[in-house]
Amino acid sequence: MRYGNPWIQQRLIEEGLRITEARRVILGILGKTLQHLSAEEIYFIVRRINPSIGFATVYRTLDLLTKMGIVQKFEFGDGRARYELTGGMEKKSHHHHLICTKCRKIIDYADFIDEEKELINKTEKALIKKYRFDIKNHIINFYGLCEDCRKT
Amino acid sequence: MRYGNPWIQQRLIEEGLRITEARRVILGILGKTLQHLSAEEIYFIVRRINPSIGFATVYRTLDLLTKMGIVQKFEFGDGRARYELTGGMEKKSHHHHLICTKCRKIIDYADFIDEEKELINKTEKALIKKYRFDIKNHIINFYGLCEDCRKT
DNA sequence: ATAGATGCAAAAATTTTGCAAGGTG
DNA sequence: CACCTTGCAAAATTTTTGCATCTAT
Repeated sequence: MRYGNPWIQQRLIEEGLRITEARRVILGILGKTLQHLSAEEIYFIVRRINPSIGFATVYRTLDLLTKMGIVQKFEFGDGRARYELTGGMEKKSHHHHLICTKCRKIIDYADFIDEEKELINKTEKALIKKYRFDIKNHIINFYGLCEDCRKT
Repeated sequence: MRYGNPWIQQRLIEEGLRITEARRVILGILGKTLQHLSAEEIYFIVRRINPSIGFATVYRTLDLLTKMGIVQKFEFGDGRARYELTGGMEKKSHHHHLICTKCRKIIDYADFIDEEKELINKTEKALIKKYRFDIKNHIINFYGLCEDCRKT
């Protein structure tokens, strides 16, 4: 009950969902990491904290949180999804990705998004109006070869 | 040998790769469709054209073309990748996506990217300089609820 | 002729699901 | 106490791989 972002707890309660040990642990992990974790990676960390939590619960929790918009699911093309807390309410703020298609290195960048932000907002508004979508978030990924892989 | 984009053939030849029946058929399909096709969907169309082409070849071809930057692989979050020709050299031009997280509807939009383009180019250049990436392409996806799903 | 490409079927890897049992509000 | 959640293991899905054979160049 302690621990955890009150906003997220709020959201769970709103939906009649429960704040369980597994959810607390998983949210704790997502709130602390600076990386994009796969379900498996999250599961390994979960196990260290509470070995009685199962893999299926990790998947179900991530899925639930993703559908609620609390977590964002990324797929960078290696067939394994990664998960991150959506909001910028923790250490890590919103960022975009630079992905090497060869070695699969992923670089997060957030340095140019000041200019990007404005456009994204504008685009988002226009899309909302035109397509009547309720836009929750977005993904911007650039693909190419990283410095090392270019050389080869 | 006939059929097919000469530029793509060129690229294959450059890399010492061969222009095979399977590749011709698959490129033909990708060049004609206006949709994001999954490997399975592509395979079904392939079969109708030439039943002797196997599923594994479809995967291998898509993978090859993706690595060469000829095809772009998308993962919209349903655990099944989609593929599209990268270039705007065919009917369909570059576009971004609007994805409903509930019903999984995908809307392509290309109407606001005039303004977007400039920023994307600018960002791309900055990223290339800063991270020394050789950027080949990008993905921009907006996630949310579509008009129908909002109502519920 | 030779290196690349393919088909088939088996294997891998990731994610989902059914159901009885357990936990939360 | 009712209803949501979970664990476990089995199942479903998607994608990859080995290897003998075939085919472009």
